[in-house]
Amino acid sequence: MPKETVLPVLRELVRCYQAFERLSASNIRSFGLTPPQFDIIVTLGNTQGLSFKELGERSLITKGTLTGVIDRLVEKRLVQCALCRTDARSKIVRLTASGERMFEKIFVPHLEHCRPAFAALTPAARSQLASRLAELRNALESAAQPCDESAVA
Amino acid sequence: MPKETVLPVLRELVRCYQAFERLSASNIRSFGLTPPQFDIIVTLGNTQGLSFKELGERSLITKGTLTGVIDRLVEKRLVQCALCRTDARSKIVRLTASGERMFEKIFVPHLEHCRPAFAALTPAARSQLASRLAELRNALESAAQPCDESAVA
DNA sequence: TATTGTTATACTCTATAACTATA
DNA sequence: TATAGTTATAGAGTATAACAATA
Repeated sequence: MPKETVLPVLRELVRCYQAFERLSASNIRSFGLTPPQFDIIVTLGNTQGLSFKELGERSLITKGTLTGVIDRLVEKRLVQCALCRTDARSKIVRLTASGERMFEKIFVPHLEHCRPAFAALTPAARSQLASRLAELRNALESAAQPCDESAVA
Repeated sequence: MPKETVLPVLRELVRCYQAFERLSASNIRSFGLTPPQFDIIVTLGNTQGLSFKELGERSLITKGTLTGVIDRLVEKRLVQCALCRTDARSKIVRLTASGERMFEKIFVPHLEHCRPAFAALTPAARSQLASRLAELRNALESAAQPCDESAVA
């Protein structure tokens, strides 16, 4: 396995994501949210709430950092915290009604904002790309946690 | 074009990149660099130096922020600045000899660090993924700057 | 006038480590 | 003992806007 066959796809992944970020971040900021805040809103969307632990795992934000990010979202009245009934150590974070509205207000337009670029690919190409990306993601997650396949949910 | 065909690939792009970040960032930090600093080092690698403007465009770091990032790399003796001979407003940033060594020392092992995951895909799948990502990147860049094709270098 | 880069400001994110409370 | 989350700390990244020097 020569490295030449790894580098091109690694480079394209980074570049493609950067291009996506460029298109995405300015749109997110126009709603008064930072990218990590938006990430949390999207992660909480269509759920019944997630614990800090779950949120940290899904968003790649470490626990100390997460407290601050959630605090700011609470101040903005976009999320609220509740005690977990089955484990008193755990706190459940969920969107408020206002947070739900923000989710709808941002996510759908955000999709619309990004759609033209994605629409440049044929449906078959998009489908193929999504499959390959999922394949790579699974491999990356396995590499990160080689002894814990159950975490690759 | 129903949105259902856009969302899956968008989601997979984000998730796949997050998985890559998880694997990549900890490795980068183990060398005492932050991700933006690593980004600059890699961007400068194998070049004769780039202006602040070029660096900002390639790395998505805005100019005010970039000054600070470069300052820290100068303090670490990894990059140096020189005046541009053709435009006195412009400053050229390039790797020092120490920066070149850092580039070699990090980039190749970083590739090695990431390789096992990428090796899980067949060469054909990697090649296909790289092509699709490039295709999407072009579309994203065109969407961001619909009237300036020349910037899509 | 427009552009390149600096500076000042204010805030957010970030990792880390020590800590509290619960399991 | 281990885990969930908080707090304190120090540093880095971030956008923005006003600014200087040059084109």
